[in-house]
Amino acid sequence: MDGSDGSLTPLVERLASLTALNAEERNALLALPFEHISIKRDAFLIRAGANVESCCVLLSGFAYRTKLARNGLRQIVGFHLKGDFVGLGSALLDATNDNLQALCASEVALIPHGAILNLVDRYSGVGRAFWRAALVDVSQLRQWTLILGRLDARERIAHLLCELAVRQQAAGVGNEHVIVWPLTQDLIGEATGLTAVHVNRVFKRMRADGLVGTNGLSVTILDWPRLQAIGNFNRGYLHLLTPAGREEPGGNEAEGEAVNPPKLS
Amino acid sequence: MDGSDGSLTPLVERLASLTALNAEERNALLALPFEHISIKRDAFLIRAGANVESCCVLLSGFAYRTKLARNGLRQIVGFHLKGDFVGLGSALLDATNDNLQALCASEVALIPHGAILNLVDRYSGVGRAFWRAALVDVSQLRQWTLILGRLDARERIAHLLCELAVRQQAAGVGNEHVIVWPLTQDLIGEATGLTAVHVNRVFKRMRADGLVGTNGLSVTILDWPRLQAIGNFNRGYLHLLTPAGREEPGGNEAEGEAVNPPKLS
DNA sequence: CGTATTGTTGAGCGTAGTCAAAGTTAGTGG
DNA sequence: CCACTAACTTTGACTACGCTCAACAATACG
Repeated sequence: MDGSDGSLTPLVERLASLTALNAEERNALLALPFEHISIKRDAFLIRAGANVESCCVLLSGFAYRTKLARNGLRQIVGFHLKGDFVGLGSALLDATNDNLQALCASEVALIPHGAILNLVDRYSGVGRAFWRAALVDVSQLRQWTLILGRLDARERIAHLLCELAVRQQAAGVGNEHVIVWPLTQDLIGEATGLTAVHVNRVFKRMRADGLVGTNGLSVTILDWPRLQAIGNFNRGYLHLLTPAGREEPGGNEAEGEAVNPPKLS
Repeated sequence: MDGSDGSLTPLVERLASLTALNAEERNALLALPFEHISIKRDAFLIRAGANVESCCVLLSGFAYRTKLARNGLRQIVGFHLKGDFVGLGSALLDATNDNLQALCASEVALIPHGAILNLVDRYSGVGRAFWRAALVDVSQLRQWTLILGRLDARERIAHLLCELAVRQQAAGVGNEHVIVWPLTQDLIGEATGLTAVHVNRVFKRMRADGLVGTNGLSVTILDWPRLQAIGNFNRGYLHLLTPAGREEPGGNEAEGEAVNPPKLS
């Protein structure tokens, strides 16, 4: 599915949506050595504390990253989809401090660190793409810090739905209206810092308000403008490129307007 | 103060604590062109939505990064201290989506993007240091996602104090016991997703428990082991290097032990 | 010395958590 | 094709952590 013929094409397409890559760089990426593996739902790709010696690319499917607190509660710190170079950090950082699990049956390519670092040394464009990918991750995580610290349950869930819809569309899997991620309310709770029970209640109200529709695992966004407004969602923080290769306009920061401007010195 | 003679030495020292840099690379960094400016407390270094054309290095002082929610609440998404290359992302990302403000009177060096990108192209070690810096940011932010999503007020504040103490020591400003950051309870609340009132109550209890001491702006950590345990703190996620240049051991993930292991497939 | 900022405390409230049970759906094997 | 089971969703009753509003005390600063 999704053109996952087993090659690294999804990776190249994803990176190309981050930075312009020339033909030489694309070919070098496609020529990377890798091991192709299939993983089942909930299987671990990376475990915290492990010293892995290769990075993984999601060729198809979905994955999520978690951290555990002492109290046993789990927090999802990120979702990944087709083309994501999910273990890139391990090439430069010794220990991984989070777990990576498949959200559903998925296809993964394992690429040795050595091959990646070698590639970076030879093609500065590739190195820049990886750097940029990390910077985009930073931007996304800062946004989640805001969401978890300052938004209430309804707003957090609205934001999550908006983000997933936009990201899946950008990755070419699905459209802006139906979330194709196979998410349970439990997982949504783990991502938004809420309990599954509360997620359920929020969804109930959202359905009643005509914001979304749910049946089984799929969520349909019925009122984009309102959901976006509730979720404080502005896609700027995702730093997606337009097909033309230019970064989309639209600042961020509470709709471009500095509400409650802190005092200047 | 702190050897801030106006040169970029703090930056080089900080980067050297991220990756090994050879003499040539160090000299090239020190030779970067820059504009030296002094900023007053609360002044903005970067405003969200702005397209800046230079990056800033904190030569002395402290800074913090914020994002605003629609409801007017502000969330601190990061703290910076001496040597931090705070605006690095802007070299590759078009728009900044957060604000950067000085926590107290500070000294800053502004370095044009062009000079930085040029340097990266010429010295792959520098490029790798910047990439690694971004990856460390990612790791820190994932940790904060866990903290904000899953820890309660007391735990969050304990974690913040531990992090600040360790980071200031790593940067050579202060020791592990007295937080030198000029933080108000208001700011601590904005960083931990709490209100200043609640922060105050938590501190009251922490003082009563003999965990910390406060007088005025300074916080003294009286019982490191216990504070660390309460805050779920494990410095692994900061990816600090030992003086020898090796990354510190000690995984993470709720003290190395996978509590509540999710089902395997 | 006076004013602004920061810290402290109290009373009451509300959002989200906990615990528990019943209802649905999907998947599996007889 | 149906029975059975496991996973997920839904609902209710009760609890509690942290917020709000408000006043006052203690510092810091000009």
